[in-house]
Amino acid sequence: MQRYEPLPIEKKWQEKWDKDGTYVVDFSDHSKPKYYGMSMLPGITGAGIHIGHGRTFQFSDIKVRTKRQQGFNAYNPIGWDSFGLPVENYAIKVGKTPRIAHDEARENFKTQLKRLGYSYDWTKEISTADPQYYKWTQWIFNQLFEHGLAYQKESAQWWCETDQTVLANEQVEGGKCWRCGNQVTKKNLKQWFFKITEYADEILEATDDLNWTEMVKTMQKNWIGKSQGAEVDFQVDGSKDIIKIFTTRPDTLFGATFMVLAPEHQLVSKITTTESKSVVEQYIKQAASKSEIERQENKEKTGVPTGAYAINPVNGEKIPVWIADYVMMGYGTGAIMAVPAHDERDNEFAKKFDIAITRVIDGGQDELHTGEGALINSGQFDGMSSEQAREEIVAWLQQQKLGNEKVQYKMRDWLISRQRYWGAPIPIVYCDKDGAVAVPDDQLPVELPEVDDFKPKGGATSVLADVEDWVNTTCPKCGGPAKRETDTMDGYACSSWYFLRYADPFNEQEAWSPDQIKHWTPVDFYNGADHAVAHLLYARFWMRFFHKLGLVGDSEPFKRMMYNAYIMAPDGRKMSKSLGNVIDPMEIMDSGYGADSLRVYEMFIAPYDMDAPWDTRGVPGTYRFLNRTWNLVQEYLNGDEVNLDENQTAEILKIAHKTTKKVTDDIENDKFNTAVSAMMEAVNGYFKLKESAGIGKNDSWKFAVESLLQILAPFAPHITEELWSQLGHNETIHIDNWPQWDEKYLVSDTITVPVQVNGKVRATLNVSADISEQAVIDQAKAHEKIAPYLGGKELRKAIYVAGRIVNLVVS
RNA sequence: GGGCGAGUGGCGGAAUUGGUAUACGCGUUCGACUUAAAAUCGAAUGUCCAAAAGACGUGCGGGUUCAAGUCCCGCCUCGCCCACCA
Repeated sequence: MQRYEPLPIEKKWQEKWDKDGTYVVDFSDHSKPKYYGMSMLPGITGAGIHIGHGRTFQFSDIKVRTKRQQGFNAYNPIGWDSFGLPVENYAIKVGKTPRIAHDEARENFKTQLKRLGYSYDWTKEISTADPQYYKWTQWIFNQLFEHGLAYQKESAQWWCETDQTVLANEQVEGGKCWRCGNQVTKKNLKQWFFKITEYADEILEATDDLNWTEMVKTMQKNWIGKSQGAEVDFQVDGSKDIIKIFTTRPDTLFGATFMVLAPEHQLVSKITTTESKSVVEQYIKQAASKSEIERQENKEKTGVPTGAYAINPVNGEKIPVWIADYVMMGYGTGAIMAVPAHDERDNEFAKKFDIAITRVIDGGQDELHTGEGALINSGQFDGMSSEQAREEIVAWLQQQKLGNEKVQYKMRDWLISRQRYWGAPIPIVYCDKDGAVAVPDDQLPVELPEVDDFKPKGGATSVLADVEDWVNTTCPKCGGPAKRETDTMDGYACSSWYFLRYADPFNEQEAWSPDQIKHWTPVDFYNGADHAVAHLLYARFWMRFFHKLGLVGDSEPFKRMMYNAYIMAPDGRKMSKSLGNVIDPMEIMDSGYGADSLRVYEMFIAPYDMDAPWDTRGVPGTYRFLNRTWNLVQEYLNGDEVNLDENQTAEILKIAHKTTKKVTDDIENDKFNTAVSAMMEAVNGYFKLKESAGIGKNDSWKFAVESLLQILAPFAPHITEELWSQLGHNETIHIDNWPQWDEKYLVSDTITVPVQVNGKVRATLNVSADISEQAVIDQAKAHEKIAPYLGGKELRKAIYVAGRIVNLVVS
């Protein structure tokens, strides 16, 4: 009898699959339904893959493998997120150029992924740093530019001093750089943006209908942060200047007893009175020197009066205008009307600086009432509900041309300029005559030049600014001298459309063929453990844009998005190099367990959406299971013919059909952990039956063994392929090969019914499945363990839930 | 402060969505095999009690119900995301 030795088996089959092109997809084959599933594009790093990667990739591998076995033309693509800071920083660290460092790291990644046995179509591999790829990223930039969705603007942006580049809002986490974790500051720079805000409402509207992990949908909705409200004009007293404010509570307008401008607000210097000038200037200086973090952490209200007054448009009252850093320049208009009776922050501020508080919503005895209610002290609007008053007051403002309805979003446009070398150049040239001009499509790609020294030099440009023969070019419009844009694109730009390129990776004429894309998209299954906001929002934005251009068939890229959790280190903390608690999947495989045991444990450890600590004993556990499976099949292969009686046959087939159904359903519902336990139970069950029935040649055993291998194949592709071939099959187990279950084997003639007395289980009954309620209750009452509980007591109620339970209520 | 989610054995986690709580795996203990160890196989394993019988038991306190891990009300703890967003 052969022993289970994973390493040689895995090597053998991986080579065979490669040679046979087992997982190569024929795009033109429309005879089968398509299934398109993938995990988020892996970013190249020097470290290679870790346990968490492996688990993430495996979810999509199992989904796609299952569909492939179920008769779909199933495609599991692979590629690399090659541009960006991680690679460039890694290159600096190892003292190589980003290109060389990247290529080496990529080879390493590839070798590692191959060893885990994912069913990728390696013939279609792509990389975002390949000129034939970023040519089309630049082409997309041109499309956006042409449609007014790419523009330049000078404003204060997040700046990371460590990484020497600006960052998008989505890349700043709690005031810190998402890459290096250092605090970011604001820097005033002219930058390129993509106008994602134009799609904010559309994206928001469509979010609820997505079959995505709920948490991601909520995070995206919060990020977009839509608020319905009004914009209101306040005139500065004794001047023509208007202070525009945004409020979600126009119903409280009569309660506005002061106004607050952000210190950076453009009107501040203009309206400040001579007497207040010095104190205002001092405050502005102080606010500017505070980091964003400090401003957020110190919630104690500060501020100074400008000395100016504004007129409340609804009641003509003169109210003071202050500046304070609790008002942010980046949201709304950078100015607010303050209603201290009905807003917590305004209340705190008014109390501290002794400003009048006027109640305009009936909030009972509450001194501060932030909820809704009937209006008071509001002239003609008295008595209205907040809801009604909002409409009426805005209507009145509109009539007086003093305000308007307004929808406000927290989301900002997507900042894509990066002052770093290793990225796709922004395909723009500057000419004195024509300004910013797009490089024509037929001149793409604008190739990233090779440079000797790519390390950022500080300042506000990338090192590309020093590559003179690259920077200096001619203007495509006028032919005169021009200079290239020296910023590169955010790596997220490269990874916002790769799932389209995957389905047409070699197209030299266009980014993709619309016909081919319409067949393959949307992506049926997508998963990852990161980028809940940034990447997934950008991809949705672009997909909608492409859809409007008629280049794709859908406006949403991912039909199902599964956001999976992290594997923690055995100590319960996040795995990280600095903590030295990283688990290396290669080490586990090399120690003799191989890929299959690792794969099965990665699925078995916990539900996909729950963080779980790695247990170093877990892989040996699943190895035991696979080993038992191996032995089961060997016993079947080497066993003689066996004769089974009716009961034994029924029992074997019941396990086989039940497990097939359970595993099929569980994979469909992303319950991979319970699918694995069901298969373990099946193997345990078969070995129990061995004692009474024996294992050997027999039709029932054949179905039991083969169906087990078929449903286990997506989890453990190597051992199942090996055993499948040992069973005499010449074709691979992995294509068009899924067992059917039959409900008729799942029902049995007899069932076990627990009997409760007053809700406590006292006995169990074995009865026939179609027993009548009366009969089962009679049997329950007569049961020797039940009778004592009934003696001398009144039976008040007897309940039988068919097939489940009997409960006798006595008193 | 706001939003979302979660609290079940020594550990990771199951529970047909109101019907035998702790499936499956890890760990532990005992046994078989072995000169021995590893591997493998078998048995036991929620708590209290010497054991049986029994009682108790899903973060805490109440409630609904014949029946609650599951539903309702009130708390506590932990995790994540957002955070002076007007």
